[in-house]
Amino acid sequence: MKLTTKGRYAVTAMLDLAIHAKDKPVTLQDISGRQGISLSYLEQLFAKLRRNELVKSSRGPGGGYQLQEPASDIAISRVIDAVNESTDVTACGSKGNCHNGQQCITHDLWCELSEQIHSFLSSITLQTVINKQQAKEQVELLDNREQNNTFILSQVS
Amino acid sequence: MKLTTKGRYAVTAMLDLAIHAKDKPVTLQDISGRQGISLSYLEQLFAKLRRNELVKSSRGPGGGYQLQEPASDIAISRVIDAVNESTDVTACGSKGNCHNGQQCITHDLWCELSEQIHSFLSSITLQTVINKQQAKEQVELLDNREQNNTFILSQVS
DNA sequence: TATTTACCCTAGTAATTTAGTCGGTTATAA
DNA sequence: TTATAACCGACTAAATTACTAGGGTAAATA
Repeated sequence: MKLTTKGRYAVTAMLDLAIHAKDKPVTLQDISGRQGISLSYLEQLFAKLRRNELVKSSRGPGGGYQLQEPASDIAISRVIDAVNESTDVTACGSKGNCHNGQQCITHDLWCELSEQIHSFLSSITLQTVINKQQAKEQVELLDNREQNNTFILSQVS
Repeated sequence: MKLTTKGRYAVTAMLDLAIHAKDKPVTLQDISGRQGISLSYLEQLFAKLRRNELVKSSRGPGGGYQLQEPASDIAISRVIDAVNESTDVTACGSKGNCHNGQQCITHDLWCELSEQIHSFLSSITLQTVINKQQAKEQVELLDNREQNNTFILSQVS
């Protein structure tokens, strides 16, 4: 499990698709404009996303990309794994052929942690993130209304 | 929140400390030998860990590093944040001054996710990871014993 | 006090990854 | 047929990672 800006770009682009490609495909040009990611970098990312069957493409005018599955079926971990080629984390390549047993203990510990992070990100889907955000906006809306009602108090804090 | 090999090295080293520096300090030389990380790279990482008050050092012969707090009080997120200088994730620098509202939606979504990952890693301490690993070893021990009892069956699968 | 031991700091550097450019080709809809 | 937009590969600048080198400084032991 690796979590870099590359994975963030991929997740961001997938979220953009989930939001904007409901009925008709969305072009990379659109995503590029909205999210501030260069077109050719998006092309590279989407080649991987396509190979991993996370998006489907249609060519020609009116073409573009769509999610291959509903947003509620696409876990964040799948998106990140798709663009971050699998990296062998351990020094010994998980073969357990370290010189002495001691040496591998913390490797195992890290693998255990990495596994936990992975399974956590497997439990979160694109839809989860969108829902969470919408809920947050609701709260903020209520907060703002509350704030207007108690304007003087809010200035104190 | 960023999760790279750099953070992994830091967590690995901290886990090594948690395990080996119970009573007396552990030298970076020892960690370097056990974990296969170069000494001067460790020095760089530990400079940051020290600045973030995660470890304490003692000089002179018999000196080295120890955790500054019990392993059960040190969350993984703190270790990773300590070595990965805080990076502004959003294009607009979280200022919300994007050209149009649309543009920032997925930025917000990513921040929300990033926050979730961070709070998840805040809930896991060095001790958690060690305990989890020990529990796993227990299960494997039982599995192996079971396997010996049903040796013929295990050869089939 | 002298010397060992180990932390501390800066600068530089090779390797890798990230992010982007360029120049095309193929498929498709209007 | 023409414009559109996905697809493809090679190449490159910038940033980051992982490491090296070397000269300090502080503390403990003898």
